[in-house]
Amino acid sequence: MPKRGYHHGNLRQALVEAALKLIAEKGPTGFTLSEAAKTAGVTPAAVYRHFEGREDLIAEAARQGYEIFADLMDYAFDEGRPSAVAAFEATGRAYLAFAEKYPGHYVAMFESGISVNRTPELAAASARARGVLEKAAEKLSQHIPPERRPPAAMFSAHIWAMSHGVVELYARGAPGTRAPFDAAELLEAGIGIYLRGLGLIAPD
Amino acid sequence: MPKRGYHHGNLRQALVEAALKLIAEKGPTGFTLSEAAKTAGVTPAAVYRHFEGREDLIAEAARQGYEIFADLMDYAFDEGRPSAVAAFEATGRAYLAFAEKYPGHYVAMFESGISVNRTPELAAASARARGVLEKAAEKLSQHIPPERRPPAAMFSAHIWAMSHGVVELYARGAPGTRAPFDAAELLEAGIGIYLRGLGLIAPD
DNA sequence: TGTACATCAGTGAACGCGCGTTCACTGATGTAC
DNA sequence: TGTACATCAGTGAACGCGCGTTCACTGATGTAC
Repeated sequence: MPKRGYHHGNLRQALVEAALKLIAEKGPTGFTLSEAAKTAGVTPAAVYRHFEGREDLIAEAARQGYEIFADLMDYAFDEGRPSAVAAFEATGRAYLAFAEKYPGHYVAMFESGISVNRTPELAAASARARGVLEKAAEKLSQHIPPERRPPAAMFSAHIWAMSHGVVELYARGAPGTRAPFDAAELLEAGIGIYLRGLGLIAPD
Repeated sequence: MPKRGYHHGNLRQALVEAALKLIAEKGPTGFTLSEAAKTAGVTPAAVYRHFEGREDLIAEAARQGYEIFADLMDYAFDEGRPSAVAAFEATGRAYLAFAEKYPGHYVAMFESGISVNRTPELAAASARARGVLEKAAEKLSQHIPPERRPPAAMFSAHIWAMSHGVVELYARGAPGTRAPFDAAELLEAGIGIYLRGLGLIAPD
């Protein structure tokens, strides 16, 4: 859908995409509404036809991120096929792949400082994403003997935390470029050790 | 050291502390040099007697953070006493305590976007902190049978990643206030499971 | 102890800038007849 | 098919603001004699 003169066609989505590009390039700080408008080939004032303002635009970018994220995680887990453990590891890899492939979304979701409760739509998308991860953890936890089975929401949180930490500390070239490891290998090894700790992988 | 008229006394450190307070309150985005100057009771121009500019001030705040951080981690690990595992768990708790007690430092260190290589002093402080953590991991790893002992730097990175992830996702009241767990418990349980996966804690 | 003077940490005014936001407007689009 | 008109997505000028930074300055401090 090319620009066609006075009317843009789909300015709303074009603004979201401009915002994502700028957020990925310059961080949430560097992102300005004016520059997003300029990138989309439009006057800053035009933004207000589609969004309430700067924050609202970021919120929509984050919302779309959560939707993609939830879809990818769901697809990667694949109902626990071929095995619960393998599917869970695939989910970890997909997490990292998401962060790398959609850096603008990732930053809008986790580093922009906007509250997940800013709009009902954003809250719903975020809740759905968390639900997908917890469902995967739930399925996995059925392979743990009940008497030492931690709550699924808890180890879902562990994996999410480690994944997020790896992304922030080791998957970004940006600050200091301290990358002694390949992030994907690092996360995969970490999840492996963790699953062994849960008794889901044979100790040897 | 109270203000004494025209000359401040120790403006440099007062500015760092004002910056830390503002960063903790409003995030690295919300921090402005002008407001830090105002908080310290001084004209914005005065800042330039002590720092090259805004970024340089943040870098110094981060540097002080790394120094405190390294000291606390070193102290918590306590050369591996009373046992390597217990000391390592204590280090995890200390990590979280640092993030809670020094939020301005934490944000300046990990969320301000300034490169760890911005100044030699900052790079040195950051390297020292990483060294402390890796030394702890090294000591711990001696209790793992050599044939399945991962590199110490690697599982140091795992623990750091999980700790950082817990801080970012679960220890902040800020965005969305999604705190289904106490962050300290969550991290402690996570580290426990991970150490069990390494064979450092008995599987039952 | 007192005076002259160098040092230096602060002031305050000024700058140019880009920001987010508002407003009255205008030109393009699509629909009713 | 052609015309009138309502709708609405854009413009462009303007705003007030606070920012980071610069500059010539001034007042306090500390030292030499």
